[in-house]
Amino acid sequence: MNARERLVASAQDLLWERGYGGTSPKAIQERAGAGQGSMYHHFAGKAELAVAALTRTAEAERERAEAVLGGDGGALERITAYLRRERPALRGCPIGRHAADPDLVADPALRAPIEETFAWLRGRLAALVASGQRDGELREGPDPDAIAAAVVAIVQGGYVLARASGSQRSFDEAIEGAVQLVAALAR
Amino acid sequence: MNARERLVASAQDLLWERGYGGTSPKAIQERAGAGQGSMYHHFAGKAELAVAALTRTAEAERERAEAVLGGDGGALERITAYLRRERPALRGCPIGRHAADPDLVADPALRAPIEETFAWLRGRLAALVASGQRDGELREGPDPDAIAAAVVAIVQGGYVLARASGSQRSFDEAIEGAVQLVAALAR
DNA sequence: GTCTATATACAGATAGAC
DNA sequence: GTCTATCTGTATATAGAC
Repeated sequence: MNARERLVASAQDLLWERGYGGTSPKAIQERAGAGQGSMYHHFAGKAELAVAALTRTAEAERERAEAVLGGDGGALERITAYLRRERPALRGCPIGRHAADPDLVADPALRAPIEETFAWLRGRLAALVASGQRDGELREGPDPDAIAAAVVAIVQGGYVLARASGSQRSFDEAIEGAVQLVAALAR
Repeated sequence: MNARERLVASAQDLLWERGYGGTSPKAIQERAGAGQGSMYHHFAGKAELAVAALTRTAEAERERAEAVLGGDGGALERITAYLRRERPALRGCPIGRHAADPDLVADPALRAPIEETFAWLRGRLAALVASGQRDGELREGPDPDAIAAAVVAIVQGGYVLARASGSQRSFDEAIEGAVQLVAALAR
């Protein structure tokens, strides 16, 4: 891996762990084994490197989600599989954790990968709910967009509960509740 | 309001807006109209002041929640009222936003007010679900603790979606989904 | 209780040599 | 492409006068 790649990979790790405001260029360089000059040669500054790192993290997350959402089974089965996918909740969500950072949220270039990931995920889940309703698998009353937003929110909120309590158990409990609630959508 | 109170109130505002890592003692002092000496006279340092501020914010949040959860109506009605309570989602949750900060989460004194708030809220909601089940208002299958965790998580995740998209609408949509899902708990 | 002065470290970059 | 030197500002205090 060349220096540029190592810088992006290191930034991905540190942004996940410490967030944008909590990650210094120096820390990224040290983890990457690259000097100041190398980093500022490849990127205009911290923000530009962070955009590259966040974009790559976002792509990876979408792939992982699609692997479950585009899998076998009916709508309910796939949504449940998405909810139950293993997640190290105490580490926080590599995408969602950035919503808390005011400087990141205020910068459109930094916010874009985060926004787009959730937009895609909500759309993907909403389509799944809608297809389940068309197939007669799910009741027709609930709004697919609203259900999709709620499902994504439960996962994100689960991370918050886990980190607040210092326990993976909190995340698992929220997911279990989500599974029970979603099961009631069945016809 | 004396200097000590102004310092706590200013810290509350800044911690909500910028988080623990993003809030400097200097910024707190300036907003409070107090000098360095004043702050370090009343508090041993940033962490001690933050604990005082977070504790106060946590108390306020619990009161606001109890006002709705301890209100009139059945379990479902009160849970729905809690979900639909007006929230300026783009500002983030004054409690939950801190779950993203690694330094806060790593310090037991700083994390305590956050952890306790969620523990209380989950217990309060679980009791409400359980009482609804005993009364025959709600179906008996779902686990009250899991449903409570999911409800709290949806609210927290709603904040994440709103800030990620830059739109209150995202929060409202997740809440609407939650209301529709919870409604299916009715017998 | 509050003030001003001082101190050490780090953030985030720029400059120019190699 | 990468290195080292340098720079300005901020973070988070401590010290001692008033």
